[in-house]
Amino acid sequence: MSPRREHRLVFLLNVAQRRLQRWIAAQTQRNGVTAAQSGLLFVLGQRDGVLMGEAGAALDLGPPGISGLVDRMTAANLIKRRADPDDGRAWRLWLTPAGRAALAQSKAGLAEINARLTDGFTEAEIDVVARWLASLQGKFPKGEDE
Amino acid sequence: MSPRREHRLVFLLNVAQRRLQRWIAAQTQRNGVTAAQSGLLFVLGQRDGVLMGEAGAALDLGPPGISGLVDRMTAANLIKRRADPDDGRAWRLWLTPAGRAALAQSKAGLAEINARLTDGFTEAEIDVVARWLASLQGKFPKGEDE
DNA sequence: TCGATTTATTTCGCATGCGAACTATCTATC
DNA sequence: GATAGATAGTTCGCATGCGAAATAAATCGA
Repeated sequence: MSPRREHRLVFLLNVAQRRLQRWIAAQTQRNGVTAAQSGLLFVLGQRDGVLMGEAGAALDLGPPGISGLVDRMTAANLIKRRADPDDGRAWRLWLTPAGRAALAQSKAGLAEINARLTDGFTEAEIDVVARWLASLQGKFPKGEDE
Repeated sequence: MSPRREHRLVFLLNVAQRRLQRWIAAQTQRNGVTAAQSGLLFVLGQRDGVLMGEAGAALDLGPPGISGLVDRMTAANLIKRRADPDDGRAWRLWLTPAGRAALAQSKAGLAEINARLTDGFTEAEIDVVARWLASLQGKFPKGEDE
């Protein structure tokens, strides 16, 4: 209690994220969709035909991040890249039938994971956690240093 | 309120971790120590001469994880690898003077980051967050599927 | 003691995602 | 219309860390 051990938060967050990713990877290995990929599937499930940049913003990924993700998912036939008719620089992303199927599976898997994530905590506590996680976005912005 | 939006936790965690890592990378880029590397520095600050496997356990890293981390940090002259006198398979890790200096710097940087991480939350709330983060380790164990 | 198993670490191939630099296209300004 | 910027993506090199398989050393059993 005396010398606050809050410095652990950084490590706790790191480990927690890694644990979860590892778990998701192990679970989804069967259908071949990774955690990052399912993120993009969810985005397209909500807004099919989105621009790459928009998808990246939704996932908090920089240009190289989505570019690579889209490459791999296109190669895996989960999504399709089509030129934007109005902008020669831009590409729009669309789910393939396989991608749609993978999304449905991911949704089921995610439901189980969420049940686990919230297990043992009250709704009020989960709200605190969600608020804290979301607060990092404002505290550690993308572009600027302080 | 009706259809619980808890499924966001997975994405929130992912984004939060990435944001923080990105921030730390930007901050520590100057002294050349990354977030993962500072983690190992902290471990060695507490238990210099630890086995690689022990360090990996402390950081929740598998064998390939520490192996690579140690490679890079050895190349950067932050730590030294010395054979264990009692076990021909094992290596013990030691801080170099440069590593010790980097650790001191990392501690200062971490203090600032922690101030930011806890900013806007009560101590009770931070306790909830810490407990939640730690709970993932039990919920998503390393080896077994259920 | 010798072979089988366990344990510590490495290596490989992969996915992820960053910053920096580049290309191509679009938009505004003169 | 030409040209200077802004914008959308790509590419490169890097760090991170996984699972699977390999290597080498220790230990256990018969």
